[in-house]
Amino acid sequence: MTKKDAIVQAATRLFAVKGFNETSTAEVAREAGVAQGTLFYHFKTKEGIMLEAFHGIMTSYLEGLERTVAEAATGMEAVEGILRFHFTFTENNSERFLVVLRDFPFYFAHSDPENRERVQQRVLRTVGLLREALERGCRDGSVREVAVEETAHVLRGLMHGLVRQKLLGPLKIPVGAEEVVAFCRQALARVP
Amino acid sequence: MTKKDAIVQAATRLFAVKGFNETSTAEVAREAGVAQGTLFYHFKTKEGIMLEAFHGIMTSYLEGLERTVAEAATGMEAVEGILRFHFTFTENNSERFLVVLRDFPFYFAHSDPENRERVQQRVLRTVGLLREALERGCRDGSVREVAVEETAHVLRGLMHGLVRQKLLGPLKIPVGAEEVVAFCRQALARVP
DNA sequence: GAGTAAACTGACTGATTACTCAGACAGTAT
DNA sequence: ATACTGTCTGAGTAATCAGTCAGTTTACTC
Repeated sequence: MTKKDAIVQAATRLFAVKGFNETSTAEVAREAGVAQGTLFYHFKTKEGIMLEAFHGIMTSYLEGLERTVAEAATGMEAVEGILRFHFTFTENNSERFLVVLRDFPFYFAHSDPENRERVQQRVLRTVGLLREALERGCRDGSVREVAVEETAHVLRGLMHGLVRQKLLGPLKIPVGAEEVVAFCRQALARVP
Repeated sequence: MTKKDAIVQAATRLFAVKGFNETSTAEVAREAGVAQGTLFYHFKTKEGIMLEAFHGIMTSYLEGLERTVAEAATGMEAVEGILRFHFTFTENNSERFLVVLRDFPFYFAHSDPENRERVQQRVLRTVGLLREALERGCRDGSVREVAVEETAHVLRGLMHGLVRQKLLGPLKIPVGAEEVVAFCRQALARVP
């Protein structure tokens, strides 16, 4: 593993556990086993390290989502697949995913426009995938007629809100993927 | 208005817009029109100011929720009332409510146990109210048989997740209270 | 082995920060 | 007038932090 990789890995772990602002570059350097200067040889700023960590996680997350949607037989199955993937992925990668949950997206209000744009694109993609799944469901009859755009946002709110509470909140949340799938399936099912 | 009130008011506004860590005590003092020292005459720490702001908002929020649940005729109406109240309250008090959304609850990992306990109690109360509403709905038949505890957490995740994205996210979210109520009513309705 | 460019180091810096403290000041009681 | 009290002040402080830079080490080529 290169030192650059070690930095990103250490930063991911620390940003996830403590948050971006509460983690100093000195800590990241110590955890990665490099000198402080090495951080700024590979990255222009601390925020640059954060962005690298963010995009690393989002890449595998989005890849998984795309695959899930592509493999689904019906629109409803696509929605269910998205929900299941989201909850298992965030469970299996909870430490890394916390980086995304904790400080995004509002944190980048101060970021430069280029990066903000790139971050926003990836957020939009997750909504886009939900919308595609719902549209397909409306067409193939597996989902009742719903307002697609609005419902996509409701689903995304549910996914992120719940996982956020599970990973960051003080409460033990006894909710797994299947409970959420059952809830949403009923909400989206055709009424006879 | 006393200077203490002015401090809390200024802090609420600044913490909501910029976040706790990104707001300096000097800014709070300037915005409140008092000297820096006055902050620490009235509050032991910056975190103490934050807690005062938090509890001020949570008090009116919880009062509204309690009233809504008490006035509902059925369990389903109570759930709908909670959803409607949550979305209208956060819309009408978006600036103040951002304090709650932005830095709670994880931020208090470092806080002293007494305050953490008090914060946690208020979070628990919102889940408790949802649970009561669902239990009532199961009993009076307005809600289908659901896993009450789990569903309460799903609803809370949905409420907070969606509002969080509306108030903090970079996207324009075209979702109002009624869309969410419709979604949840369908999810909780009896299946014939 | 000489030359060279990239990778790396860690002491340093300037800026910012939460919080302190010695004292000022207005109001009230005696 | 004097003494006392609660409120308020703002210059000062010690600590922390992101980022810099002059110089060293490593890897590689000829």
